[in-house]
Amino acid sequence: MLDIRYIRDNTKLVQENTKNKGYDIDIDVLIKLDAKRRDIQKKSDELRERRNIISAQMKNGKPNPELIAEGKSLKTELVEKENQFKKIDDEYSLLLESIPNIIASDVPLGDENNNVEIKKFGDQKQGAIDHLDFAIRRDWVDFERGAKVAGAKFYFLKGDLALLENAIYQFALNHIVKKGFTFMTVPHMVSSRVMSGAGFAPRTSDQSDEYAIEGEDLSLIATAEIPLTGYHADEIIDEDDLPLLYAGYSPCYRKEAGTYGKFTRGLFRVHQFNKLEMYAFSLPEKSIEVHEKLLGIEEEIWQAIGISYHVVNIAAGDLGAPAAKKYDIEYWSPVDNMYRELTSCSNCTDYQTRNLNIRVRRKSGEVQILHSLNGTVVSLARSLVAVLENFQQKDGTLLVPEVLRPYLNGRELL
RNA sequence: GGAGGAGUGGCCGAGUGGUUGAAGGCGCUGCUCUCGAAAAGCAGUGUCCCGAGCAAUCGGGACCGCGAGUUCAAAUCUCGCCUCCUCCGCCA
Repeated sequence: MLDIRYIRDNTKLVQENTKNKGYDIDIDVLIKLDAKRRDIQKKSDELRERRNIISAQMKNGKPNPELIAEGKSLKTELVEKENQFKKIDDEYSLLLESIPNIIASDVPLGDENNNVEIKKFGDQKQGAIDHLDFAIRRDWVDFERGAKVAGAKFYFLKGDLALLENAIYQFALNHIVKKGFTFMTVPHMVSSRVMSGAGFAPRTSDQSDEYAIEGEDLSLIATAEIPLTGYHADEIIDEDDLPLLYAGYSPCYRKEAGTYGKFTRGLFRVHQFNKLEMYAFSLPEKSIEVHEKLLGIEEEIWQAIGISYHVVNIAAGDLGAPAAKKYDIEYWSPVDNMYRELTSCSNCTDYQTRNLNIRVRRKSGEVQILHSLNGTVVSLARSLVAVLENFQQKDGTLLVPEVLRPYLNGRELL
């Protein structure tokens, strides 16, 4: 969430930003709730002050009937104020939490059509067989039995393709560990507090992309970003310990409801896939720098594997609520003759960290909210699509990218 | 899953209804002493909210796992929940 004080001081800007991000929220409603909430809080505090005075007067002496009577009436008034406060506060919190993060100054406005290409790498290959047809021919993937076992958009990877996935993972993991990231495995379910704190819709609301566990305050994670965001909840971290660089590996579970249509074929959009994710906690003034670093690492991976891509600066209307700025790497698809999303990295500034109360103690002693960032190292199902499309051979074999061979017993062809 | 015990500040730990935001210790910071260090001594050392102030800061409120309740008054009593520890059961 945003800082209410910031919203009070920059109401117009926040209203405009909210609109730019595609949200229909009236900030004035929040401002009015805020004023009302503070007014009630002030009155409650005054009642408590009086209560404390009375209580202090009765500490030594014998009980005083008049003071006890006043205390009783104060109690009634206070209960009433507290009920009023609770009601307003619930409404206020809900609204405050729904306001999206402020976009960075260099984020293009508009929807996904306004994403700006900022870099390009590699030659755009032409002509290739659809990854699913190619893989099915080799008996490398089985969606039919996936559906039998779990339903549509579940799958089994088989044989060499499953081994290739593992090779990409191992290569990426080695790379990220060399970069100084601490590798972690993470809980695959999180509480609703962490889920919504990370900026994901909690529980089973219709819009939610997450699977909730019946009868428990738990949801399956859609990315390791979610548990990693919660990792330091309610902690104050020493300035000297920042940045904290983590890499989490996990399956990602997504309902993907309502996303049928383009690019849903095969492994590109599925209910479950494995992903290695970077996560960083940074000093506020360093997060822009860290963001560039995360992007750089993602580029190194795809350059090393040898996949043509471009980097886009995602437009405001296409950003998630927690992101201030997001870069996507889109690989070149010789099947669709266009760029398709492969990885993504976001600077969430202090949006997630304020939700989960993650702070830094500066050398000066000052305590402030720190910044969080996340980025894909490799999203495995999609990585397989990219490799299948770009490294397929005319004879139906698959050339193994050189950097992956050490993880496949040196094999050059699959 | 069952039985028992416990959850207090950065850490250890006192505290069973009112002068406790919280003793004492450790740690940390500053100062004194010293050529310097150690030791010793002195002082300081939580977070959040509201309000005032340019600011240092000041006034009020909240917080002793979380949430309810009893009471004029709750860290302290009652209930529910969560977590941890021990024992039993089960088990990769």
